[in-house]
Amino acid sequence: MNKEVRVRFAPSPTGPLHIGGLRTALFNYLFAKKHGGKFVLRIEDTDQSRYVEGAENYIKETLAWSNIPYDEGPEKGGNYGPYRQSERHNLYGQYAEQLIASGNAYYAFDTPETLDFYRKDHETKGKTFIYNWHNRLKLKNSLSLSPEEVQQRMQAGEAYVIRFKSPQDKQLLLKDIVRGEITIDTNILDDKILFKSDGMPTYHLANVVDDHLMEISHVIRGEEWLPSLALHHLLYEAFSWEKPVFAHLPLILKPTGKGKLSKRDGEKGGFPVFPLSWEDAVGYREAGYFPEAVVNFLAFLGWNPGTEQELFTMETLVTHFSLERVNKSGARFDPEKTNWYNHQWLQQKGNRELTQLFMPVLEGKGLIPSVITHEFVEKVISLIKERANFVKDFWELGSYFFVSPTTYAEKARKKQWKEDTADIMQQLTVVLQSIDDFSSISVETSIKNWIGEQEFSFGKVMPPLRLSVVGDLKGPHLFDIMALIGQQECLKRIRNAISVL
RNA sequence: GGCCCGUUCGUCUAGGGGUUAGGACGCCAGGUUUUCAUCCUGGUAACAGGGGUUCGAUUCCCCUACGGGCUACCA
Repeated sequence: MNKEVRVRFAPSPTGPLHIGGLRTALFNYLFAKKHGGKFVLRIEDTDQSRYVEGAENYIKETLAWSNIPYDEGPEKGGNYGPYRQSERHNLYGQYAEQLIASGNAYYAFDTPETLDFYRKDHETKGKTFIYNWHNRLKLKNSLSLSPEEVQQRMQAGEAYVIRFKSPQDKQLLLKDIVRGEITIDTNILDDKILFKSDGMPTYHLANVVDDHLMEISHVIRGEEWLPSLALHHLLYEAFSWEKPVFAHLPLILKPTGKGKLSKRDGEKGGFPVFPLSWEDAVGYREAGYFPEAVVNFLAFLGWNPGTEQELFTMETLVTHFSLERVNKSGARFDPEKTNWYNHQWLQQKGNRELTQLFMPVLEGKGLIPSVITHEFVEKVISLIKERANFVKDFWELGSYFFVSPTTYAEKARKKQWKEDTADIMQQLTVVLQSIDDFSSISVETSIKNWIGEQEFSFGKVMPPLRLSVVGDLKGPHLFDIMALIGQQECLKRIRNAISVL
């Protein structure tokens, strides 16, 4: 019988989640939904010194914006709560004690200062200080000290931690879905601290205990956790608990240079690294990316469906996703491609929805919604949408639909506005005035007929006309623009151009 | 430094003992648009290196190089 699939996303509220974190959440979510399982949000806030106000909220808001709902979590509730480790802290002590009782852990009194001294000392000698079987009897702990002295120190209120007693001379065979089998020699393992002197568990203990208690079936997390897999594996064995299946995701690397993607890269390269804005760092949401596009490109960082399809909704991602198709190597982040994804997603959106999103931008430009109708904006968008990557591009691409040009592109003016142009434009206004039906097709036939009659070349008329109406030699089909802004506005713009140019 | 993981076009990647090594982004060119952009078509460009194994390796194995992660009373 197959156990229910239960996965968790377990971030620490130490700051804003970055897109790597979001991707981890996404992969967990996709896996859960693919298998009809549950996706749990657990806040790992055991280090109160690194707690950042607002970070937990940021995480929740990011998940909401990205359309990655969780089935259980803080506030949301569930049968395995509470979902914040700080609210579970009373729970961990007994498990640490249990490990001591079974001989898998011990109390240690070494101060951070002495440990630090050993580490530095080893470093200068070109060696690495490891706290484990080969030296633990020489250090201050319940293995080296007499029971009386341990008792005495504890009663005196001396600070102590609980360390895991890692085994000697054992070869561990660890299994990971994306990496296959990994062998580890336990002799290189540290006796990791499980329980801190402040009464809080470390990540390792809390994580394993909670995953067990919450009946997590699959642990899907970033590759930075691969080195602790051995410890976690040993912990499950020490508790005689069934191990979850592990999958370690490849990291997201800087676009250029060395190392993993960081906040600095965004500042340097001018692209977001956070889903939502955080302090002075602009997020994907605020930069105008659609959550669908962000989810889509994140899914393709380290995973692919094995087909040539690149555009996926959350639903299709769920049906196609599999951990087996996650690749092993780190993915360099390419900001260019995120724009392409957003372009694709923008094309999918309906003009009405885009209009809703664009109206605030227009208001920001001082255009009053009562004057600019939704119907008009929708038509504008239908003309310029295919050339836009973002909603905010609509303004740059089509401001001339809303306001008359005040300046004219200098290069275009020099090239297209000749001696006789003003005269031709003057004659054109007469033609335009006489058009009753100012639709695109009708304007086009009228002007083309007139050009034919006068035996002008198109090049003599069309570029200056576009320059007059648009202010530059760019934009969609000119007659569509003219029909949309209307007869009077066109005349006004041409007359203005004649007087200015 | 030690340990672990990885390495196919510039980037994301498909593939896999015998392929013209496929797609996408970017870039370049042509076409469409009497504009610009979009779009369409085409092009550029890769199996890190060295040893094996094999009739044959980009694919399997080893070494090297390079890249990445970890190496806290942080997660």
